[in-house]
Amino acid sequence: MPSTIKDVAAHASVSIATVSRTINAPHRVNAETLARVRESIQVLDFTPSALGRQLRGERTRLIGVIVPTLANPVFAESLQGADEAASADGYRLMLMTTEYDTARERAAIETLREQRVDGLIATVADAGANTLLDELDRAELPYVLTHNDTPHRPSVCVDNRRAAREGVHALLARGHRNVTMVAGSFAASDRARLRYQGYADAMQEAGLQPLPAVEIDFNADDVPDSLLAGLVRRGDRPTALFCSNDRLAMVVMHALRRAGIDVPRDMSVLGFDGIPLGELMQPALASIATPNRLIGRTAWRQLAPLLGLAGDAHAPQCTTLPHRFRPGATIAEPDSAQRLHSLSPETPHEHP
Amino acid sequence: MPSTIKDVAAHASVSIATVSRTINAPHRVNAETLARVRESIQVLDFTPSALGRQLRGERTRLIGVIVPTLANPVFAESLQGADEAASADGYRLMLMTTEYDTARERAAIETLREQRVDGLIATVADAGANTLLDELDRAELPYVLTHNDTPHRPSVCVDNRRAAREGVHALLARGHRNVTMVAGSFAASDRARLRYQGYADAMQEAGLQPLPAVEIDFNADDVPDSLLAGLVRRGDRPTALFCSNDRLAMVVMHALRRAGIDVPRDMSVLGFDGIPLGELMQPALASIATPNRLIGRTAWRQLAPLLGLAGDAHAPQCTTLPHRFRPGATIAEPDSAQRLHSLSPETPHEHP
DNA sequence: CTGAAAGCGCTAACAT
DNA sequence: ATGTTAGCGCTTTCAG
Repeated sequence: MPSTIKDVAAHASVSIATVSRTINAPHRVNAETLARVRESIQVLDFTPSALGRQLRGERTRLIGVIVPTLANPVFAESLQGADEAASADGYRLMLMTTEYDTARERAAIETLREQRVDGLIATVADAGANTLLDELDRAELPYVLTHNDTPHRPSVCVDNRRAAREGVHALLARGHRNVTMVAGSFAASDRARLRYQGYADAMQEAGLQPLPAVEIDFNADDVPDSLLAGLVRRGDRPTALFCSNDRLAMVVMHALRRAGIDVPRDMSVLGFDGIPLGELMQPALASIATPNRLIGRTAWRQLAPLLGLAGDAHAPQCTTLPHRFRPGATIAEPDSAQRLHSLSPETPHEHP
Repeated sequence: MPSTIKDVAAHASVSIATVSRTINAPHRVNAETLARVRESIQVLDFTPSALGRQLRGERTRLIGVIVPTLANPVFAESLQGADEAASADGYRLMLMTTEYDTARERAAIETLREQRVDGLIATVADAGANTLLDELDRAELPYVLTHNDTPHRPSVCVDNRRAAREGVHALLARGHRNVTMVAGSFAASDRARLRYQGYADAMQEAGLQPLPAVEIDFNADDVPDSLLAGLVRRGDRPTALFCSNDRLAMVVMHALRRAGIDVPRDMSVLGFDGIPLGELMQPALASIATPNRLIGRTAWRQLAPLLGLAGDAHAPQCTTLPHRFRPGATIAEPDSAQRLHSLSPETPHEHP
C-alpha cells in the first residue's frame, strides 16, 4: 500500500490541507513548513493518488484512444502523434485496440467511459451510421475520429476518395488499362470503400470500366491461393494493382513473387498510407502517403478545446489533411509483351 | 456530467446500496427491485465510475506499459500480446512511450504510480543498474521487464547474446570473414550491448578479431554520410553486416543502395527481431526472429500471479523464450570478385 | 431483502 | 499560514 496524504500529514505534524498545498500551491505555505513536509514526502515515498484527485475534480486528464490494431504502422504512427501532443498538455492515454471488430469497439468505449476519460480519439470501422458514436453524442463525451473520412462527425483525415483517384490516375497515365483494386474487407472500413470510389472515379474518367475489388481480410498475413489465382490468371491479368493500404500491398507482393510474378516488370503495385518501411524496401513501394503522425497530433488539437483547454475554440470540426503521391519503383509502364498484346485502338498511350 | 449511483437510486426509489448490489451482486436483490433499478440505469444511461471503485478497493485493474517507441514494430507486437492477455483478465493498459530516454522513463513511472496501476510491464534502456527499478522494488510495485535481458530482475526475453552469436555464425559459415556490426547506440539499450557480445563470441570462435561496432542513433531514418563512407570504403570493406535490429537493417540497406552497393551481391545483411514486414520485402531480410507477441503475453502471465490473480504463483522470475534464425535472400556468399581477392588459406570455404 | 453510514485519498471552501 | 470539514462515487459492514 502506498502512503497517503494522511501519512505525510502525521509524519510532518501538519494537516492534510497543508500537504495538499505543498503539492499544488507551494507559495501558500511557509518556507519552513514546506521544507518539513517535502522531507516527509521524500521519506515516505509519497506519490499523490490521481484517483482521489480525479474523483474530486471534474476532469481526469485521461483520454481514451481506440485504434483497430497496432500491427498496421499507420495507427502506431498516429497514436504516437496523439501521445506526443496530449502528453505535452499533461494528458494520459488509455489505449484500446479493436481488431476492426464492432463488438470490441463497444466494449472499449464502455471501459473508457467507466474510467471517466475526458475525451476520446478513435478510429472506428464505420463512422457514418454508428450508434456508438450517437451514444457518445448523447453522453456529451467529446471525441474526434481519426482516419475516418466523414463530414458528419468531428474527424481528422485525408480526402481518401480524391487521394485514391489521383493514385490510380498516375497508374493510368503510365499506360495501364487493366487496373484492379485489392482492398481490406469493405465492411470493416469506410476508408476502403472511399478508396474504391476514388479508384472507380479515375477509371471512369479514363473511359474505363471499374473492376470489382478483390477483398482480403485485413489481418491476413498472406493471400489465399484462390484469390491469388484470380489475380495472376493469364488473359485478362491486371497490369497494375491498387492496394487499399501498404501492409496489404506488401502481403500481395509477397504472394505475387511466390506466383512468379515480378514487380514491377510483370505487374505494378501502388499502396496507400506511405508507411516508412515501404520506402526502405526494394523496390521502393509507391504509395499515397498520409501524414499519420500529424493526424494524431491534429486530433488532439481539435479535441483539446472541447475539453475546455486553451486552443482554437472555433477550430473546424472536420480537418482534411493533405496527402502526397509517393512515387516508387513498384510502378513501371506495362511491360513490352503486355504492350504488344494490347496494341489496339483502346490503348493508344505513348511511352518515351 | 455522467449520472451517478445516487441519481439511479433516486430514480428507482432505492438506496445506493441496492444499486451497487444490482451491479455487483444481482442475486442478492429482489427480482422486482432488480428490474426497476436496471430500468433506471438504462434510462439515465448510467455507467459506474471506475474511479469510485478503484478508490474504494485495493486494486485498480490498471497496468502500466512502458515501451521505447511504437515506431519499432517489435514493441507494437509485444504490446499487442500483453494487451490481449491482460484484457482477457479484465485489466486495462495505460501506455507510455519513452523514446529510449531515461528522463521519460522516470516520468512515465511517476505518472503510472500516480494512477495507482497494479503493476508494470516495461522495456527500459538499461535493466542492470537502474535506480528506477530499485524504487519500484522498494515501493513493492510488481513489474516484469520485456526485451530486457537480465537475470537480476523479473523479465521475459530471448537469449540475445546466444542469438546474435548464432546469427553471426551463420554469416561466417557462408564464408564471410569481414563481418561488421551496426548497432543502435549502446547507451540506450542493454540489448544492443549483449548482441555485440554475441557477435564478438562468434568472431572469436572463428579465430577472427571482432571489429568495433558502428553505432547509429536509434531514431535515425537514415545513415549519416560519414558513417556510410566508413561502411562502404574500398579495401577492407565488410562483406557482411550484422544489424542489431531489423529497422536499422532496413535503414542501412536503403543507404547502401544509395551508395551503389547491392545487397546481397556486394554485401550481405542480417537483422535482428524478425519483424513480419522484413519477410515481405525483396530481397527478404534475413533475421533472428524473436517471439514478440509471446513475449508480451508471457509478461502478463508472469505478472498476473504477482497481482494476486490465479496463475502459476511459482512461475520463474525470468523467462527466456526461444529465438529462431530466419534465413533470407539478404544473405549470400561473398561475391566472386571478393572471393578472388581473398583466395588465401584463410578463406578456404567452398561454394556450389 | 434493503437501508444507513463509514471511509477510500484528495481538494477547496471556510474558519481560525 | 494553517486547520477543519464536506464531499467527489463507490463498496461494504452492520442493522433493521
